Amino acid sequence: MADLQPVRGTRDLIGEDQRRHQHVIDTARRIAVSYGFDEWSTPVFEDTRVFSRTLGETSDVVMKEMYTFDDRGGDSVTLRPEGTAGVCRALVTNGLTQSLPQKVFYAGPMFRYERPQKGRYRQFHQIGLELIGPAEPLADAEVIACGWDILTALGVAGDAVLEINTLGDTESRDAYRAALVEYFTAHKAALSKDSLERLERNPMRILDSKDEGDKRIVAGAPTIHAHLSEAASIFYETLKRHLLRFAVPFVENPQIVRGLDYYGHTAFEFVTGKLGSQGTVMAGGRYNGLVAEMGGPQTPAVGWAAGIERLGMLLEVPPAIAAAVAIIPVGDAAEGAAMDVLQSLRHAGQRAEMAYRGNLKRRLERANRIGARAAVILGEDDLARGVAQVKDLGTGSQEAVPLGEIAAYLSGRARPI
RNA sequence: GCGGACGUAGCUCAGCUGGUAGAGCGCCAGGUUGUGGUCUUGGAUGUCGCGGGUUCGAGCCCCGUCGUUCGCCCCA
Repeated sequence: MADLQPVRGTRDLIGEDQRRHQHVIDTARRIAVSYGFDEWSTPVFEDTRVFSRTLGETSDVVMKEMYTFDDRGGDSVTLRPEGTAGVCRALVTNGLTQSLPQKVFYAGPMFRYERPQKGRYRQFHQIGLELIGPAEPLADAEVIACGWDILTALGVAGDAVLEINTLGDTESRDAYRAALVEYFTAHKAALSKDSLERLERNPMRILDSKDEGDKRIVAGAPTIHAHLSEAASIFYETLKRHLLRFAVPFVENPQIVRGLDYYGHTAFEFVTGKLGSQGTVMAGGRYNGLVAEMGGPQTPAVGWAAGIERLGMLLEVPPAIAAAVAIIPVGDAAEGAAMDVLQSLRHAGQRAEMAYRGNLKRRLERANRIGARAAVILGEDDLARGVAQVKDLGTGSQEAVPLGEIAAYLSGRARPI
């Protein structure tokens, strides 16, 4: 066993892992583009204030889970724990608050210092969407529909359920929080120890407690709907109507909550039962207050993020790599011609490989091992006639093909081999 | 930060109440010096995660530690 191991919570993406990862990104990007989203890449580390300004006061735990350090110049920087803050910072610093709406897609690594679990790493990867500018519920519906289409294209939508809720506007939420505190205080004796702490710190979190006793109490808790202002209620009803129109199936889950104050109105999660307790595969909501907290003007926005590792684990069939053509010269004199064929195939867009050494048997074995669909065998007597043997490794049949026609032969037939 | 399970060959794992390591797959070579997949013969490979302890003797028992994993907490 090697002395040097990857740092706890990090891992290498190699072979099938990498292909799953890349397939998730490629699929999401393609569909996001069809919705008009444009890809942004923002730095993986930012001035610590980019995150502390929006997250810092609300929960001190958040600070403990961030990778924060002083750089050589003495500035505090932080590896980004999520994507939205950086996008909002970039929006403001690039003056794009003057050019709304902005429809942003991103993909990349995020960092959180926490205990690794299934599909949950210290360096993990997310894809995400941010639709910044529109205040209309149609924007929420588009963002959700795009997420749904991505899950569908990945083949994981069948396992996932979209759960939606509204957090209302500020007045609605304040009224609701007060009602919750009143209700749970009345049931204080039956609450779990964890939830008693939540009651002090973050009462809405009791709603998604995993404790069985808590769940019974939560079942009788008031929902936000009685406390919604008329505007908030209309917003939510309109969103649901739009989702029906987009044919995105959903269930309402009044227990979905968000910890931070800049969230309001829409909150949603795509949940699967296939990943143990880490069942949320895509989560998002409306955050009308965040851009302002980043120093920009009051700007409505809605978005989601999804863990690439978790989505990759849900892919039923691992993405395949292109089948190769193996070029096999027999004898030193054939090597030059083999190199010509090799490049002609590559330049025609095919995956072509040539082993550097070994006899014919060994090279055919290797061709088999890399999953080659065909082998081009160049012997000296064939070369003298200007041909090579092209062997279909599936059927074993073999045919002499003029050297100049090999690329066309391998790609141009009705049933390419 | 807390709790359970697990660390043995490149991979998946076996290894009895303690007697100084095994299988399958893979890999390498031959049977077959210009024809792969199947078959067959042979071969290489381990600080048994690491450190300490008990013992005549530890892969096995004890303590510690690191890591993995499943949960809890948290979840921006």
